Amino acid sequence: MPELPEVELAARLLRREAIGHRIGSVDADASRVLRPAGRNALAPLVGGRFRDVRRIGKHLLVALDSARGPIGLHSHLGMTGKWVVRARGEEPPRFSRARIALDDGRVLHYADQRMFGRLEVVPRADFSKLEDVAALGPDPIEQGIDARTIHARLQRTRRSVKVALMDQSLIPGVGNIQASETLFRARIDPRRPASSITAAEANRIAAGVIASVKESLAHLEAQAGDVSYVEEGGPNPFAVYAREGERCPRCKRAKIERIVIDGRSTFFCPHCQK
DNA sequence: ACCCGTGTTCGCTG
DNA sequence: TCAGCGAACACGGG
Repeated sequence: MPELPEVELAARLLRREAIGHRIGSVDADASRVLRPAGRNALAPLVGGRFRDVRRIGKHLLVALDSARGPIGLHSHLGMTGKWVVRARGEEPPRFSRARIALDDGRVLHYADQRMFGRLEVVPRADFSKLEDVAALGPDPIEQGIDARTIHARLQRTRRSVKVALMDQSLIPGVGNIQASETLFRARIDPRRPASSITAAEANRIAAGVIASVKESLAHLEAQAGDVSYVEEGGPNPFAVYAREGERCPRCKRAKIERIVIDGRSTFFCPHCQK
């Protein structure tokens, strides 16, 4: 599920359900998501109390206090990761890979079908020293986007603007869906060399990311209020993503096309996006 | 059986 | 030394 909007919802879920609670026990499969590898990877968390949950791009940084001092949990959801809360004794979700039991009996499950995600226990003070966190650009929602920086960075690469946009050191949290959505809003052809993007277009990209991410967030929030929608994804909430062959919602003339860029599906309107 | 998948990382190349 | 590229990772779902 996860690009920035889904990870933001995961962050809110962890804040709402876990902050203030103490960890009674942990349990993990011998899953490749665990760092360091091994089913005891989460053991240092036992006895810790949830203090804070931060999100940077697609990364979750959970801070806990324990008798042995501060400790942290770094979580990345990969392609199919989810945090799920279950009541005591309730059936675990499908693909549950690790479990964190809270002091009131509820269980936080980390479920991940494809296991491209990651769970890593770290010294709490070390979040900023984690290499893959340190490499991230400023979060577009928490810190905002500086269009001039974006423009300067895009100038220096020969990759397509769509691929450049997914670079997490530029605008963390933008993935394959948000990249297509952003470039549709910005009216830019995703195949354009990043170096051809003008300052005015960089402004449209910056605005496009914010608008696209916020709209996706609003959709998810609306969904979360309606329990019946949570499990099964309702109608496609996107402007162009996965809408190949449909009429463009802006010009209402051309049909949305699907092409492959850098091995990933990319959707755009050939009439609106130049 | 075959293709596709909201992500990252590795190894190779020039 | 490094940007760029394709493959790999794992496991379904359609």
